[in-house]
Amino acid sequence: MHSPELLKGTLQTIVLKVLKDHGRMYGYEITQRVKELSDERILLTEGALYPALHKLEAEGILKTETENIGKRIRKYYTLTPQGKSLVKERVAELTDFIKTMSNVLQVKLA
Amino acid sequence: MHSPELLKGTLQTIVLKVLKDHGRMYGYEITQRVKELSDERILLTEGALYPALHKLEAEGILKTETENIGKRIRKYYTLTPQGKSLVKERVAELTDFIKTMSNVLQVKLA
DNA sequence: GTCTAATGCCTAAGACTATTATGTATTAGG
DNA sequence: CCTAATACATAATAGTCTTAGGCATTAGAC
Repeated sequence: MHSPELLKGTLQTIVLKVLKDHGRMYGYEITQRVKELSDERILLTEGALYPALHKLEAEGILKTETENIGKRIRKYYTLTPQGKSLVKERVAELTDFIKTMSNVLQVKLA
Repeated sequence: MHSPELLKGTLQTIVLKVLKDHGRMYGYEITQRVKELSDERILLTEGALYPALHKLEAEGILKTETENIGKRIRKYYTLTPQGKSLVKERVAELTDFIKTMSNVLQVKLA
């Protein structure tokens, strides 16, 4: 597990990117997918994820559909057109940041 | 300039790494060096840097010497032995984080 | 059959970090 | 002479996430 402070500011971008690649997803599914992609290193906490999803929805970046699976509820999130263009920006920004940090730290990413 | 939230949690590591590579440095010099290394993208603010330096000093990670250059004061910071081992940890941690993020975002770092 | 872990949603209080806004002072250059 | 750069520093505030709750369903182990 990574030092949590490093994650700050990256949550939105991670969520948007995963949604872009997988289309329609629900909250719990996102946490599991990120866990998998990061090899258990990024464990999104619910206290961070759900407020973030709600915020993105309120801003028109995501839209939702609720489904009942048995008696259990699932809330699916999808990128809106506005969301799709935001993903590109955010990913580009974080990519650039990663490259900058790599330079500063003189990291060799084999 | 990068979105400031991304920097959160990386400041200490950046400072420690720069100090490791350059030895004895003062605050203003650190901001300039990081600015240069990051191609103007990381501009450390004084409100973040000085408290961070003071904290690291209080923790025994850095030690200081004050010099007078004319009538102007310079406070030089150097890594303590404890600080040197911390740098390795922190850089390793941030490097690992960068790699993880690269995987999650499927970034190609040429 | 019961108990636990996993699934699935959510909010609120608090911690932590950095930004923004100041304040003080010296020095170089137009 | 005045401005930008150098050089230190602190305080109030904003923003993000962690921690700690709360509620409910379902699958699997014993």
